[in-house]
Amino acid sequence: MALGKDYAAQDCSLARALEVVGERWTLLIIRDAFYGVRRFSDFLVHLDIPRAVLSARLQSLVETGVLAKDGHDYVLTEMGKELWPAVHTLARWAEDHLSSEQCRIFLHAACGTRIGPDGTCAACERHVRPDELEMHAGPGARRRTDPVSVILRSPHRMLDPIRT
Amino acid sequence: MALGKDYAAQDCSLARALEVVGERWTLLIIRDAFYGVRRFSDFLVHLDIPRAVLSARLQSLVETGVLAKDGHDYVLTEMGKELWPAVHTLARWAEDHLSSEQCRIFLHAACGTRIGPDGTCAACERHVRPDELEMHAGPGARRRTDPVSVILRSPHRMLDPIRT
DNA sequence: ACGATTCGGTTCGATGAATGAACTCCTTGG
DNA sequence: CCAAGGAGTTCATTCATCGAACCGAATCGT
Repeated sequence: MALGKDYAAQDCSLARALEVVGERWTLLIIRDAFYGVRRFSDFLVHLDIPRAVLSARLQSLVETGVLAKDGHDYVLTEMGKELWPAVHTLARWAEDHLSSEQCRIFLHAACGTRIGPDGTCAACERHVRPDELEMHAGPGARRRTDPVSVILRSPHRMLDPIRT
Repeated sequence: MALGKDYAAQDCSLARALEVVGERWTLLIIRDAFYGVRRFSDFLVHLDIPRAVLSARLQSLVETGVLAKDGHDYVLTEMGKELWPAVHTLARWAEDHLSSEQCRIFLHAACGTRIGPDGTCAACERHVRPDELEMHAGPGARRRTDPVSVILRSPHRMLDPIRT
């Protein structure tokens, strides 16, 4: 994966994780899958990624069981969905330390509270699953004009498939 | 970083995070820094990484403020230390889903309880900082023979500098 | 029924990064 | 003064990525 050949020599589960999700583009593909992107051409236009690379990454994610292929749709498996805490934690770190404006805000749909860095809803005092979250565009959302970005700027339940 | 040129076109804090820590080897370097590795040659022997790549990664991590250079030591900054939840969450995901045996176990030093996937100590019912954790070798620890691996197999307080 | 378009890829040449070996510079030790 | 180790840099080879072009199947319009 991401490590030259593979991180075979490493006694570490982190290395194994990186073999699966550590290559260039892979985590962004997974993020998009959480956002509801499912089709090849939607990933393509939203990520602005070379077709050959997208094809290779989707195949390897299906092979490792992070995504499943359902017709022409690529959907997160249970295992894939459990990457949400990792994805969210990393995104939150960047938001808090890289002085980037928020581009997307995640609210617990049931109560409207923004989830914390650790993925808990302060109001409900519990972890919320990604499908309990609603995405809203934040102030830092740039004006990307591709159809997927436009759709994602309106409030949207996470994991709900988008249709262009 | 990890994204060809950069993920400039992405309205996303995750993309920004990946520009800083998304390249090959980078997260493993950071993991080692949490383990107490500080010197160039120790990273080199423990990660089995090309010297040129290690040099480039360390420099860029210093530039972005994840590491600070203190003499010949590379140490995590506050910002770098706050990557611990992200690193741990990802490692836990792999442990839980990639059927890898545990190689390292993290215990809350104060009470001896293993921390959960979300980084909380079940006994103390709170988040624990990395410097409150003690590393122990797990059953999956392979018999790597480099001096750094040997030192890391004995119980060790996280972030405590190792000396070969 | 038929051509045009869209979708979901694959192929391929050019470019850029990763690899590993060799080399340099600096400091420490005897 | 010489030897050795640490911390890099340089460089030629190999490998991955990029982006444009191509291909085949399904759908649409007439």
